[in-house]
Amino acid sequence: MVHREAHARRPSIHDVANSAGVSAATVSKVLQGVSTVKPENVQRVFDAVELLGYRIDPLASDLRRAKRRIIGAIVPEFESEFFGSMITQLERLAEQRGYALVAASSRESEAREKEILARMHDWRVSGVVLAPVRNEHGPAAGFMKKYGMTGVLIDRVLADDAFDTLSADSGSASAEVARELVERGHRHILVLGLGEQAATVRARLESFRERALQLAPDTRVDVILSESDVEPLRSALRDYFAKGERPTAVYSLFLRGTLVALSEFRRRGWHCPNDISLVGFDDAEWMQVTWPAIAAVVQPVRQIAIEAMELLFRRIEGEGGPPTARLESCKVLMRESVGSPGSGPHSGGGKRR
Amino acid sequence: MVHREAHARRPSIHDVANSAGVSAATVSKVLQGVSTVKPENVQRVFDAVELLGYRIDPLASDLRRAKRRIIGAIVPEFESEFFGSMITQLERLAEQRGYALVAASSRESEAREKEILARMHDWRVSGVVLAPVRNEHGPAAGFMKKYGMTGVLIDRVLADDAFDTLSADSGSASAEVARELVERGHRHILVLGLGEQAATVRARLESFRERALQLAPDTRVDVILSESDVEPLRSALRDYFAKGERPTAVYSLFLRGTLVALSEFRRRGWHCPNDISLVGFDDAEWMQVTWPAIAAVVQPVRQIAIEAMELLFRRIEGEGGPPTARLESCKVLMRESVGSPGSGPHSGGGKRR
DNA sequence: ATCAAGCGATAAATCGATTTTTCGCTGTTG
DNA sequence: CAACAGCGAAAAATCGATTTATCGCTTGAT
Repeated sequence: MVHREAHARRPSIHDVANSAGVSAATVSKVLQGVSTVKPENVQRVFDAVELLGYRIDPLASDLRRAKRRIIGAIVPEFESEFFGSMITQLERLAEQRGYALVAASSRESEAREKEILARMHDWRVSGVVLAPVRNEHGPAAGFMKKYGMTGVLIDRVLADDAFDTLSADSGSASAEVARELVERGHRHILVLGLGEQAATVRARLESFRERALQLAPDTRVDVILSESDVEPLRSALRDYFAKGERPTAVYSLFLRGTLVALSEFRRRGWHCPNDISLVGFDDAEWMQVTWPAIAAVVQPVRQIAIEAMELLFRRIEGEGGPPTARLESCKVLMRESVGSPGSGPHSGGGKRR
Repeated sequence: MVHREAHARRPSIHDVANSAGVSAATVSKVLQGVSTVKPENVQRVFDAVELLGYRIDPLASDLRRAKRRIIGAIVPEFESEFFGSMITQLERLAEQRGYALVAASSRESEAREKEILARMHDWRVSGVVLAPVRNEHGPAAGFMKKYGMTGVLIDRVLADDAFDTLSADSGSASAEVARELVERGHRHILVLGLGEQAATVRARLESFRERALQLAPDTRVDVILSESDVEPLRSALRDYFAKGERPTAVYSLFLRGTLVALSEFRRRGWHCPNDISLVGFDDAEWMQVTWPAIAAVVQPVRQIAIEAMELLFRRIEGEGGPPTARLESCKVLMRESVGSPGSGPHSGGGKRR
């Protein structure tokens, strides 16, 4: 029986108390840094902790405390770079403040989103960072409101009357994209979007259109919106091109739309930027290594995460005041997928093979 | 004071007991489906639960139980599709069995990996799914062994004497890639890998080389390994090409290496598959929409996740026996980035612009 | 010398469940 | 009719911490 002890029951605070010859209350105080303990006892406690390898059980600890040191995070998916690094950041920030982050994926389902929220409420999390599937008016936000949970809404949101919201300033970014395209001579631009995120998509669209028309009133902006799934978008796009529509540039308002656009270009044998230009909202690592590199709007993930946690902890600590609605600005990276119309006559593609 | 009650203290099991006119113990039994309760009381309890909107506090519940219904998952990063969907799957499977999944990112650091594990041990998780940064012999696995934690090791592992391991059968997949390349006439192939994952990388490399030489003994297989970071790999690759080396195909053993290869091809103006062929280990959504589409080895994420959870829960439920080491087979998708050497003479590139 | 205040520490209550023990009652059995 | 199971439910212990209440002792003021 040499190294059996490691597998045995972990020492509790009472074991430490016994070993140190003090009470459990004293141990608790020492470990929390309360100053009314005699230095001698402090030392004895630390020694006992060291000796036994004691570590606080956060579960038991949180049970008694007023606030549980757990933060929940809910995102529509884990598979994308955007939400992946969002979770990474949030985890880092929560940890920094001594909180555990519990992340969950709503898998793009509002029903599931609400269920997860209910489960987090069961866990009595101190706060939630919610990136809603659709927008700030979904059942999940309603649930949070109803039960007085504290939280912050991010990404697919604009403003809310109950929670702080935070997202990329996709409006300004879209206007900048419009400027870049119009200045390069594009006068017929197709915009791809997802309809279910009504408000945010409308904001991007309106900013884009406004700036485009302001710079060149004769610009034609076509729009294809798919309600929630991406496949309808694909077929709509296919039909659009089949009808003979020939925009000189495409601006996709979301990552998966960019992929759909690329794959439709493939089908028709079109190459960027000679046959058509492409800009996508949301950047990805691979976009800079393909040929051509894909122009994209880079979202300020880090800033959103930092600011979201900052706001959340202020509310957790009881700060009042009306909810704020912040936008963090994006960076627009014009890469090779964008050119000037006419440089490659937009005829039938597929000559290159 | 109309809808104030929602924000108030949540009802506890005692509130339910009072409301139903029974004891807390009875409520607990009813909620767990113990059959020794009179039907009448069962009904009263359910009514009270309904009336008060009671839900069990999992924290308090787990504190008393023998096993806490929490599973930990540790992956090197959240940003990639592979680990993103791995977490999605694991979450789904844990949920299915009534467990909560707590996911954490080691951010490619072994030190952090161990810290996270210690924290999970503090939480007394029932089990851990660990995707180690390096391999099965790191400090994290040592920690798990030392403290008798139950867990499963996945992805960058081959076999272990203490834990079940599970990974993609990258050896067979690599052999298949070798076959595909050699059969297309490639006789000079460069392999890119990460050295720190010693055993798994060696396995892939050896299978590849073996099959290549078996099919065509005159095949030349060059190897560039970078220890742990990706930037050294980039410069090593640059030097390699600068020296005048002209392999007709590149096989990257990991996703980021594929990106590095693509970006170096860009720099030199080389196009796949005319100037050089490329196959990457690990598939990604974008690889099928780019032009050319990138050939890749698809890992069986879903199967790995399912099998990992299956094994883990068997161990949690006390099943003994020696640790198993399973490999799940991959699919190799040959896409346009692979061609035959000579179809585009491998001279200085950049003619296309 | 008496009482109040202050200090440091312990005992006890608490968090919200589960699990074990105890208890009262009914129906059998010797 | 006393003793004994068996049943269903309540009471109490438990999990492992934190927090509150209490206590003994010293010090200072009256």
